[in-house]
Amino acid sequence: MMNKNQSLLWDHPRFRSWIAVARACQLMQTVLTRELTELDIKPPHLDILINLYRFEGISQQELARKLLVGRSNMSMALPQMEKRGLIERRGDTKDKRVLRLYLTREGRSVTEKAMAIQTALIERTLSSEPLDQCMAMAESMERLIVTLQSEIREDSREPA
Amino acid sequence: MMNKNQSLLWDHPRFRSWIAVARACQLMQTVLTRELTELDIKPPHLDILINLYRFEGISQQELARKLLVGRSNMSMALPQMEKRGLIERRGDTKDKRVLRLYLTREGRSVTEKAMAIQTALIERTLSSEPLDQCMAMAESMERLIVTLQSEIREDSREPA
DNA sequence: CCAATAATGTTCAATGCTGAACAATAAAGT
DNA sequence: ACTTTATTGTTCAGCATTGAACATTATTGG
Repeated sequence: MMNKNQSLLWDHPRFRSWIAVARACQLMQTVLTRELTELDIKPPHLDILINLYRFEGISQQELARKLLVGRSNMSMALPQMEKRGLIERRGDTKDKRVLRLYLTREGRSVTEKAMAIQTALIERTLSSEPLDQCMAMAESMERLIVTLQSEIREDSREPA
Repeated sequence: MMNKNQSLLWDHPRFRSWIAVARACQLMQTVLTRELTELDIKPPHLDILINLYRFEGISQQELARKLLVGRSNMSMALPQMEKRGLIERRGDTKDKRVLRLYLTREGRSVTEKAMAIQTALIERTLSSEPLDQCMAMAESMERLIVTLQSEIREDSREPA
C-alpha cells in the first residue's frame, strides 16, 4: 500500500537521474563559491560578469532575462558592482530608459581570473567522464532547456 | 589576444556542458516552484518532506547534512512546517539535545501529492531522452557528487 | 498633437539562506 | 568526580532574491 506509492515514485529512473543532477549542481555551486572567495566575488556576480564579457553593452533588462532573475535583482546588484569598479553603466543615447552595461578594465581582469577558476573546477571534476558522454549530456540538457522555456512562456501567456 | 582567451574558455566542451546543466536545473526549479503553488509549498520545503518521507525519525542535524544546508536553516524552516501541521518534532529519549522529525498524516499526504507533481514534471520534460541516456547521465552525476563531496571534506579539514 | 499603453529601471517589504555567537547537553580526558 | 571538548539546536545580523507598486520615457492609436 504505502510501499507501492513509494516504489512507484522512486523506481522511476528519470526521477532518480534528475535528483542526482540537482544534487551535483548544488555541490558544484558550493565548491565554486569557496574557490571564488579569493577574488571576493560570488557565483551570482560571476554570472553577471560572464554575460557582460560576452555581450558588451547589454541592457539591464536583457541581462536579467539571460540570468533568469527579476529586474529588481539587477537594480540591487549592479550598483554594488559599479561601486567596486567592476562595471560601468551608461545611459543609452537613443532610449533614455535603458542603461547599457560595460566591464571596466578591472572587471575584465577579474572575470578572466574567475572564469579560469570555474573552468579548472569543471575540467577537474568532469575529467573522469568521457568527452562524448559530456557532449551527449549537453545535448540532452539543451533540449530540456528548450522544453522548459517554452513551458514557462505558455504559463505566463495563459494566466487563467 | 582577447579572442584567444575567450576561445580558450568557451571551447571547452565540458565547460559548455556544465553551463547547460546548471541552466536546466535553474529552469526546472522555476517550473517546479510554479507547479507546487497549488499545494502551497516551495521546493525547499518539498526537499525536507521527501527526506522525512524516506527517513522517518531523522534528526535536524542529519537532515541539514542531507540537504546540504546549514543547521540554522532547519531551525528556521521546521517550526514553520510544524505550525502548518506537516511535521512533528519530538525530543530523543536518550540524547536530550536532538529533536527527531516525523511527518504527520497531513504531511504525508502533501508529500505524496508533491512528489507526484515533481515526478510528472520530470517524466514529461525528460521523456524525449532515451532511458539509457538518462541512466548514463545519472551515473556520471553520481561520480561527480562523490568527487565534489570529498573535495568539500578536504577543504573543511585543512583550513590552512 | 494628445491620451492610452507598454517598456525600463528603482524602491520596498517579505522570504530564504548563511555564518557566527550562544545555551544546553553529552562525551572524553584527567 | 570534574574539567574540557564536542555536538545539537537556536538566535541574530547580513545578504540575495522576489513580486508589487511606482516614476520615467517610448510607442501606439485616435
